[in-house]
Amino acid sequence: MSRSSTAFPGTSRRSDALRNRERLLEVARELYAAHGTDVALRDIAERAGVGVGTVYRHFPTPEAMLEAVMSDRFEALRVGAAALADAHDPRAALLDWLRTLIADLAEYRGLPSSSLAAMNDESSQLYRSCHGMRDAAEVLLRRAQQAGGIRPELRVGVLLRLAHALAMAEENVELMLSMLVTGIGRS
Amino acid sequence: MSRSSTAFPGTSRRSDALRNRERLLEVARELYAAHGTDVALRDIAERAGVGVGTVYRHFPTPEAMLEAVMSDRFEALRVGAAALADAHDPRAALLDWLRTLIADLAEYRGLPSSSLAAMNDESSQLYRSCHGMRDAAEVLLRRAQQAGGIRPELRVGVLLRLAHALAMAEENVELMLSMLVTGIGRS
DNA sequence: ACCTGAACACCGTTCAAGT
DNA sequence: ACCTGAACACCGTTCAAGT
Repeated sequence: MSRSSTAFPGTSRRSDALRNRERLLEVARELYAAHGTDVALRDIAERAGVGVGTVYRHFPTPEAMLEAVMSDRFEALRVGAAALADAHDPRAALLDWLRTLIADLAEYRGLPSSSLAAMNDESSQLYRSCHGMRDAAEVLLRRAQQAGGIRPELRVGVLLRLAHALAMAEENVELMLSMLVTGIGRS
Repeated sequence: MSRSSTAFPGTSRRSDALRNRERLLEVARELYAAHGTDVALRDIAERAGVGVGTVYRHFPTPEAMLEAVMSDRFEALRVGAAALADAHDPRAALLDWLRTLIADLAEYRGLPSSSLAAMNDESSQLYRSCHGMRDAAEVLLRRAQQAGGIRPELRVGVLLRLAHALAMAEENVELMLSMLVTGIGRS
């Protein structure tokens, strides 16, 4: 009993398309790393050896490309936050997590800026796509607040925006972070 | 004894050029206000009724245009900081000044972002042109630090970057500012 | 000395034509 | 179903030709 070819029409082509997608993501990561987040989709297409239209089929906009590249990181950050959710020291856990976030944002030139812009624009795809990580961070924040280590008025959105600002500075991150902490910390 | 025409060659033309410059600045301000900081120099040229080349003659780059528009504000901020330099309460003076800065940054959509980017790039014209204001702010900061109201490790650059982050948030500025203050404040 | 606007390179985006 | 690449709109930037 052969599987109906209409159940998965064009399967081989679909897998080709999937390989194209993976290849494009790979190339995008390379070019982001080499030239920052502002590379042209045309350049990604050329380097991947496909037509521009193919890029736009998979990633209808430069932001969609960035979002696809970043979604792995967002997921890793979400998982990392979840793993820290029952740490002994909730405030230290939050800070560790913030350090990871900032380090990730610093990986590609232009990323903190793009990401911060997206975070101020609810219609952005990046904004929606990082909500999982954001929610996980919120849990971390709330625990730290309940433990009395962090001020109760602080909201995740505000905290993430400030973290982005630190990531943009690129230098003195640890100093700025400690400054921020003494700001939001209670003791 | 007529003034040598070679001393100020083409004086009348120069004043025309000056008027062009003023007109371009005026139009730029209008378009910034209407459409944000990302307007095309071509659009400014068209609306001002001059050729693109004229815009580039006066402002060789979009950033130069923005810098020219902002330099008045920078100057006003510098003067404002100087006026507050001998206030009774140095910490309150610093905070007042920060509020003004943030309000100014919020005037044009896209300005906080551009300005923050410039502040992270020493080769930027905006970076150099806002140094007067920056220095004046530094005096304000130092006085507040000497009075014991602000942590001594805080540096102007860091403070300004954080102020920009607050301006980008556009909402809850007062809350974020108070959070920041309790962070950098000592008492 | 200054202005004009055509021209070029470049990027985002679309779509008719192919397979 | 997916891919290609020409084509269009748009923006930054330059420069030969005008006055």
